[in-house]
Amino acid sequence: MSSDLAQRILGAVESIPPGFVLTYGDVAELVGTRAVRHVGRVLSVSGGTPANEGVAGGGGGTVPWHRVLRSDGSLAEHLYTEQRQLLLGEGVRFIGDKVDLENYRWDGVSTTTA
DNA sequence: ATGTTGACACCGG
DNA sequence: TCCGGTGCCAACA
Repeated sequence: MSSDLAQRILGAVESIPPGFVLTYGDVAELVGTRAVRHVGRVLSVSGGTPANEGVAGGGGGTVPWHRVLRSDGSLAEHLYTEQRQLLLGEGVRFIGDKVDLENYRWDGVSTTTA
């Protein structure tokens, strides 16, 4: 594999239950790295390219990168519109131009939809 | 091995 | 409060 880091990041993102979101910093910490920058880099390759077959641990299906946002709750410029629609579909409420991290920030343990 | 880049985070003015 | 610069870590050429 290219790097276990990328695999772990994808796995962590995939572990995010629907209706919840995580910040790049949180994902980085979950995987055990401080390369918060690398998180977005991995997602760009796995989510921005359809060539993620067999990369996202499987199986499955495409990494829910739309559940990953910045510490501010805001999203990237290119994804702002995209993520907003996807998150809204998951039931996540938006506060203006940001996500309500206070209520949708995944704990990283409560896999059971609250 | 070195330099540059990157879907970020944090601190200072 | 808003804007800017700096720092961290990993991957790529």
